[in-house]
Amino acid sequence: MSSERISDAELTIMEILWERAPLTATDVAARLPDDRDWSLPTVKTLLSRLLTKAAVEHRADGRRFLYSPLIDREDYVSHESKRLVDRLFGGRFMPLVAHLAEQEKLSDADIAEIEQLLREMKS
Amino acid sequence: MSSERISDAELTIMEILWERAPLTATDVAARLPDDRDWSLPTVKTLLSRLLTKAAVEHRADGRRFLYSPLIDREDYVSHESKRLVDRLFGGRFMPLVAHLAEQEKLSDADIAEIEQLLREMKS
DNA sequence: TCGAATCGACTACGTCTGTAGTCGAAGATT
DNA sequence: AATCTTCGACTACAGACGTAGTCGATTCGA
Repeated sequence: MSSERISDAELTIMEILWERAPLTATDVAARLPDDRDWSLPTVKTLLSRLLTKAAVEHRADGRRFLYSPLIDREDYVSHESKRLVDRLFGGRFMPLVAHLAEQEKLSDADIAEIEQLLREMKS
Repeated sequence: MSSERISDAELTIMEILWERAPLTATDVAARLPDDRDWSLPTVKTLLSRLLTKAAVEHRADGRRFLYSPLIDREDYVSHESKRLVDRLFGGRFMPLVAHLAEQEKLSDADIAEIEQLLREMKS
């Protein structure tokens, strides 16, 4: 349920842990994407903030910690998607699709895929 | 182009100005949604921050200012949608739509509406 | 065994955000 | 003219965020 917001920088850490866990702080630092070249202290700060937010947990392994995500990526993605839809589209799904349609961000293949999805949902 | 981020509280102000502009600070305060019952100073602070972010402009009207949005709601919505999609869906829109479709309980009417929209897009 | 590397804890600090107060100037009221 | 009201400008301040440094303890390598 932990509804503390996860910041951009913290999300970078979560993505690493979602891809592979458990990891030590040093491991996490080693897996940072190229455009996020943070110092080890920075990574540790972010991990400890995620700990207090109950987004990750750690388990002692000798004298260091192994970190694992506590929240599910799916849940987080749902939450953030819903937040966007609420903030910008009055909570309705349709206007988002309409918006994407107007922006022509959907290829014909995308459209076909959505149609397929909708067909499945109807039954 | 002004790519300064607009915060949640600032967005509340923008929504009011998008609905109707130009407005004075007092007018804006009067139109706050019920769940955002801010003092007038708060509204003025937010307006002045939006000014420095070049998200709104003001024009003197006697001794007060009339505020108007400088950025388009459509542009903002696109920008934020893209941001979410980049952050969470690897830049692809389709997974977002699919995800929301799965989460939402779409009524048959909703589905029909979307299908209609998609049909129009294809041609 | 003794120094070097490493670990987590704690501290730091500038910026942004949410929220609001104070104040001097200008206009309105009596 | 004296006072009340209203306006924008400036100031405040706590919490979140991005980013990093210091330090005492531990362990590893020589």
